[in-house]
Amino acid sequence: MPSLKDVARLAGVSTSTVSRAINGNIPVSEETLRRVEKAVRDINYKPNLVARGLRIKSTKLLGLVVPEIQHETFISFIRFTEEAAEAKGYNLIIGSTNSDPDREERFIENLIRRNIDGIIFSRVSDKSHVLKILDKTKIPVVIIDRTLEREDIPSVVMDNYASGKIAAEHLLSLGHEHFACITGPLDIAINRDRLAGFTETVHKAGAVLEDKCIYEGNFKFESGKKGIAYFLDTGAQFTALWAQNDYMAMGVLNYLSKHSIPVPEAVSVVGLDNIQQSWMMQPALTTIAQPFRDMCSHAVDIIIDHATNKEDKMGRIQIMLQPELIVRETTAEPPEKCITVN
Amino acid sequence: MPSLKDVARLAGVSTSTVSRAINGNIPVSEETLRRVEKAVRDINYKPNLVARGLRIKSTKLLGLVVPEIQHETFISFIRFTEEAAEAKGYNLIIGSTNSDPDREERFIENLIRRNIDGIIFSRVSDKSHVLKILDKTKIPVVIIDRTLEREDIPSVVMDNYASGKIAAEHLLSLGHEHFACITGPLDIAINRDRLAGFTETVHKAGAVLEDKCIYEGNFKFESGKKGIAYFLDTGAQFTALWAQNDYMAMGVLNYLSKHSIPVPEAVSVVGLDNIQQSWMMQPALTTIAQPFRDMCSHAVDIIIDHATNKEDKMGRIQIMLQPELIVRETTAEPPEKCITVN
DNA sequence: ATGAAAGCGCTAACAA
DNA sequence: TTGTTAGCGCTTTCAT
Repeated sequence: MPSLKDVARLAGVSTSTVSRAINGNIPVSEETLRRVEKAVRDINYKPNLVARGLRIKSTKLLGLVVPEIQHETFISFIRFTEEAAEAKGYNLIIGSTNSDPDREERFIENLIRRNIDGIIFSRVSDKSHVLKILDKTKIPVVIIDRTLEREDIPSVVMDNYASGKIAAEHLLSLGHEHFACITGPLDIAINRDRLAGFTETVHKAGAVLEDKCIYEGNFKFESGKKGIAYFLDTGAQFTALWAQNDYMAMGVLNYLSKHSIPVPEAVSVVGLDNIQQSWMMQPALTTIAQPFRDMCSHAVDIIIDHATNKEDKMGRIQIMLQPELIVRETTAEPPEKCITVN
Repeated sequence: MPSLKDVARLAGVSTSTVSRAINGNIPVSEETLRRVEKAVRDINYKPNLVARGLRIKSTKLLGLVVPEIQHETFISFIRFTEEAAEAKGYNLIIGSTNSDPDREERFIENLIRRNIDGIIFSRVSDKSHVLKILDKTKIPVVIIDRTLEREDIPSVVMDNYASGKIAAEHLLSLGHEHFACITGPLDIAINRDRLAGFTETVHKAGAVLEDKCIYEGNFKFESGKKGIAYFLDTGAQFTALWAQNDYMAMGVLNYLSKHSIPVPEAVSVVGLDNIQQSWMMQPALTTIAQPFRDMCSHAVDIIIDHATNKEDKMGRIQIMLQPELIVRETTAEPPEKCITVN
């Protein structure tokens, strides 16, 4: 691998001049610039990022922390963050914590030891060490898909209230009057926001969403099955159901299919996330797409801006993006009467 | 961030002694060792990996090249490679090439400039730059899920022939006699191996797999739909079908469901990969699981061994792991007569 | 505009 | 066993 020195020798200038010519921030004469550029081309020189990283403490490396990898939401985060990072000339180190705070801590420690330029957290848990990290080091941090109480931590989220509103509006517009909802964990603010958007819209329209028609799930497939089973067992009355993510919606559809309850003829089902399965299944799932691509590129921008501007205080950064309804085959006009199992 | 120097000062020894004490390869007296360890603990010192990386040219960083991220196979690679790497104290930089050789080249170039310890390629295309890289630099390389003509490149793959054999044997054991197969791209050796394992096993059993019952797909959902549509349109006769990946199998099931052809009553369907969707759908897909976790951990081991041993020649490394049949609901005894559409 | 020299934080050769 | 010194490849004063 050729080094700066090699270029300097070839161009007949000092290494500092080469450095200046390459980085282009400090003026260099026309003549030398050309000579350096030629030398660079001749030996195909590429600056070593480790050496540069050591010297200027910026490695063009971003860390992405996800709680797990085999989950479409986080896959999207990985994908779009990598995409955005690469477009800005950054590489991405990913770490899956498996929701284990110790693993998370080890990973973050590694990132710090690598002079990482910034860390993106996705949907951190409350047990996370983000705050500590942020306070101890000056590494820029941003959180996607979750808001934290502490307002000095930048975050970018979907407008979760709006997602509930959109789901409700779509179902209302089809004529539904009796609703049910399977939520994510309600200790997390964004899920309460989703539910609030849903219930308030339903109620404002004079429709009904009884308390026993709300089931708190955990975002997993099984939990969707359990939710719908619970509703049917307790004789809950509804014709339209919103599951706060697609995995749970799939669980609902799976259960209904097994019990020969036709969708959307007997019940309409709406999901959230727009995962791959949602359009591969039969019938294809009506759902709400999260603006993941935008969320990730905003997150990357926030980190890079912060790292570039070296602003210690960046004020409150809280970006909120809009979801989008995707109508497919699991929603239709309500049936004459609510479903029942017998 | 505390540095070696700080530790040295606190412990009252030189930086080189601290370095030795920490790395533990060169003997240090009991007394100093304790003093250093105490100092390290006191100021919570962690070696800076960038500096070390510059010095010893080993960064404890691995690169993983995937053609795309939103695909369960590659998600598995990312997941399990990250898992294996983290267990060995390595971090992972991932790069998605989107099957674009230029993007791939840029990514690899970055990795080289980062003194990366090794690169893992997953299912490289023939247009890939792997070979060039391997020849120009001495960076250890390994390929998962694909073999290359050049035998000096280590690879780890599933026994693809066996996967075809297993699929056939399972269906034969249920009593099927008329087979069909939707393959992946046949310019890729592993897919030909899969097909060979399938056809040879079928033929050896005296059962039939006509040429017109073989459809060359591209591993995508849509291609599964096209394949089954082609079979039905051309009046192909079969009661059992193997799709060489689960996405295509899902396409098949989707099409059959739309045309009210019951699975497994009318046709048995087997997939390959054991993706998440395969058990979330209704009926759940009988499929063959690839040993992805083992493949990835072997790949990581190969890289690390190579990097550690500094062996230039490692002989021919070609690891082959066994697939595993997972019986679920899409396979059963054959119907009286072959399916037809009307 | 350019060069000399120092230094980022670490390890390794050489002396002692 | 330990300290001194040099250097990995780069950037950045500080002179000129």
